[in-house]
Amino acid sequence: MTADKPLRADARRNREALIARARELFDSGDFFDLRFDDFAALAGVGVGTLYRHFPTREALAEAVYHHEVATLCDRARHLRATLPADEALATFLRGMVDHIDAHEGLARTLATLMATGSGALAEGSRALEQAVTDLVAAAVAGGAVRDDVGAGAVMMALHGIGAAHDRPDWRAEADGVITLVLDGLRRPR
Amino acid sequence: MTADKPLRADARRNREALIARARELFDSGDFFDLRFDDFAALAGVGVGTLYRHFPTREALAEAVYHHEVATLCDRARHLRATLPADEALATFLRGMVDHIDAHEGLARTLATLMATGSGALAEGSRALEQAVTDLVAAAVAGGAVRDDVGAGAVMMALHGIGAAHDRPDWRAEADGVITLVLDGLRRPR
DNA sequence: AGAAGATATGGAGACGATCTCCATTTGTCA
DNA sequence: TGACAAATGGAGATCGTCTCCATATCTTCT
Repeated sequence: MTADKPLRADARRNREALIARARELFDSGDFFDLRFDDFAALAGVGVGTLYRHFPTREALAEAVYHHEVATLCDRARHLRATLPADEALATFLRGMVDHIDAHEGLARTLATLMATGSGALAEGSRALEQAVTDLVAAAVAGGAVRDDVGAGAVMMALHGIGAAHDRPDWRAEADGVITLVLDGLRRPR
Repeated sequence: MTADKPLRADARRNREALIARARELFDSGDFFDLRFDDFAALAGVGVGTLYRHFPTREALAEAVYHHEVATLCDRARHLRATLPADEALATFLRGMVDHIDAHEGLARTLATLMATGSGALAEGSRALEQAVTDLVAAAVAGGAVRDDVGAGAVMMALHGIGAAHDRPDWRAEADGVITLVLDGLRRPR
């Protein structure tokens, strides 16, 4: 998919500086508050260079998002390998709340990006969704979880949690959503 | 809160024309695709007039959002008066999905607005949230619903549904979320 | 090492959208 | 109807985005 052309040494260096800076802004939630020109200066490159590497804000965001998703997917895989299916799912979802809580800025940035409909995040999101889908599928196979509600619904709920990070009582409400989802998923007997 | 100064006749007329146009764009989802200047022309007023009435895009959005929310709140009140508490809640939430489905553009617009963190919608949102809170409280009082998860969690889930309107399998997933929330809310015995 | 060719750079300036300002028009009230 | 206040509109200032290309930097070949 990514037909990497061999990149010149200085080019790679700049590209990486750009991503590193972007990651910081992503985390601090200032990703959208900074003029794109200034961002280039901040990373120590000219505007032209910035635009060549990342034609749009979204393209830049995508690059940062990638790492993030990879981490989360690893966690999902690890849980799936070490816990019973239903516990793995529960632990992962609870952990997501912790994660979002710990990276408020990042969550805000992502939510904005998604709502903007950029679509550039689609690939990264797909990976994350796949991880959740696997988790749910395993739990369904284990018999602890109903099979008439897909993983997509869980993703939506997660999205709602991430998008509402500015609510005064966020943490409690986020935990509440997870509780509802988890209890709702329990196979009705 | 709104200390309405008596508005001159032509001013009121323009203001209303502006809101009417905005509502159309809101519904068609083009609210963000149109240059603000052009929007003024479209509504048949000068840019200056537009800016005087609504200093920002968000201010304009707020005005439109108000009507929308009022409708939904009425529905909630009506359901609460005519159905048992738990059915009222269920019907309202299911109805929200229908409503969002029927007004895709509006949902997209709102989601974008919220994610952007404009905050201008806070007041309108509060009204909607109050309606949901009342619905949940009544259901809790009726004993059909657990009391350890607040209405805020339901709002988050709703938000997730609205924000993800571009998912290919949206309708089914949205219904899934509502199912999870409703089943999750049922008082565990 | 040094020259030729390929690749990448930076930032001036074109462009396009937002918003301000005030001379003019329109409504209101006595 | 005259006088005053309120509202208007659009020309142009302002500011962020993005393009373009003369210059600088890497790489490769001899």
